[in-house]
Amino acid sequence: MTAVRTRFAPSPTGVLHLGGLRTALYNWLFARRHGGEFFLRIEDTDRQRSSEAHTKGLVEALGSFGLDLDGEPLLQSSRVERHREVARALLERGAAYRCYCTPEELAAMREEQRARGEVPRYDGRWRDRAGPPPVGVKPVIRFRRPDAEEVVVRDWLHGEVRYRNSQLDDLVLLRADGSPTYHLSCVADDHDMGVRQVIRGDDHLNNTPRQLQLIEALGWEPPEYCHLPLLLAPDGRKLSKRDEATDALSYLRAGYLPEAVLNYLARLGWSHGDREIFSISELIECFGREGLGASASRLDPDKLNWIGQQHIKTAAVDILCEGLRAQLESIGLNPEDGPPLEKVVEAWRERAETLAGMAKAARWAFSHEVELAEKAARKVLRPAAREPLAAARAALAGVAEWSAPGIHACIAETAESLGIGFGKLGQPLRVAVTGDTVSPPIDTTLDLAGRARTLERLGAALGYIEARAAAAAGSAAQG
RNA sequence: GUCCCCAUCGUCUAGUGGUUAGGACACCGGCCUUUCACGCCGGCAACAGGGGUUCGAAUCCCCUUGGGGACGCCA
Repeated sequence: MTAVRTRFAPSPTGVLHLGGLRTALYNWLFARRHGGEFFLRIEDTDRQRSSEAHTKGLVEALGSFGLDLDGEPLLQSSRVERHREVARALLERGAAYRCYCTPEELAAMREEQRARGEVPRYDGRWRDRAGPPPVGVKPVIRFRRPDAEEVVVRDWLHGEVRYRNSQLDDLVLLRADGSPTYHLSCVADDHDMGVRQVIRGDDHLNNTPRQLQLIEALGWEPPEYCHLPLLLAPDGRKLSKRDEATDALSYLRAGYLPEAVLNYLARLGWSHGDREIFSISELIECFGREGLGASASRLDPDKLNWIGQQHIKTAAVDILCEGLRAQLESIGLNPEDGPPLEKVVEAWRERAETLAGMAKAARWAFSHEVELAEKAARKVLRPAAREPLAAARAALAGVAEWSAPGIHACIAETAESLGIGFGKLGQPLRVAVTGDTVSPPIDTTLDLAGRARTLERLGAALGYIEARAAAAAGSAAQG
């Protein structure tokens, strides 16, 4: 097997989006799988649209997902001298030439071609032009496309893709201001970095024949290519950059575990038998080009949620605690002012899809007041619940050890003495303490709320029932 | 417009000439249960259409349709 060296080469014109993250992931997985190297190259040759902030953001985002780099990120802009050198070499050996067309002239040319129903492409008018160049026009350097019949791209997913050479034109290598363009930079950098596998988006497939010709003209060894299909929005449309769901980091902010996002992304366009859940190391173990699919896939939030939950179920407690802490803080709650986070995590690890969801569901264990959900209160905190609640409150006040088993015994005893089922007592308690009808098992719930909060809220609930009874009596008397 | 890519349940996919077309998410039942969830059992549900090749096509070829991409002194 040849050496494995992959790279992710985004342009710093925005945040890291999901499609980019998946491309990075596949490159990373492939390198890690084969003990190769994974590089990051920032394609910032378009200074107009590139920004340092985005570069930083890209590097940090990859780090947040745990995709570690070999070596420092390479800024393409730092290599323009080398790119010019390559262009000069091509010029010297006649594989490139100067073109003195103005942008206006080119635009007019394309317009005419389009009008004639032709494919707009440079017609090579300066290819072999002799004589003096026009004054006042700075030339660009164009690549002299070779005269082959066709160019064949060998791709992991698409096999041999054939392009008629006549469809290609003489691409610009160096702009009039001397700055290199994408194809030149990309080819030169990949070569100099020793990149052997180019795994990138499908949108580059049509660029590949040109790059292949360039590589050939330079006498270099072409890398292997893999053009990944696109990621689509859930509705099947193209993923919009303005869409919040496009920002890879937004999933971390929403409380998904990084490995859950990676697991989901990995399975989107790649499969390994019937297997759905992978840890990062399992992904590295299993990942291979055999499992790659060639068709575009849609994002499915439901499936992401399910995978998110599967990972929370098995994640390490301290990781979960750390994430939960951040999520609690972000909704204005003090993680110290409540039960130990490990307990919260254990209570919810099988019922949360995200850490944000967990924090939200557990907010009653950290907040001072509990908001009664109107529907739940109306349904459960009825006059009939008054006596059981009062009895439970009295009994709970005297529980020797405030723990789930202790609480359980206490509630069971109270229910029995009242001649009602455990569940009959559980729901009023739950609504009183958490404000709603859904929470972990009631003993655990009360344990998490703590004795003080529990007793206080039971008192409040009793008050609520009183008030309601009074109101009912009032309206009955009036009617 | 030209070129290129893609096409199996609603979604992600398995399948590589002979399968009752498998799994997962979602959805619908049921079990478990102290609410919710987890878990378990069951159900619904697909080879885009048309031609070939073949004893036999989801699998190979062609066309159509549909979706996507590329056609810059952007990357």
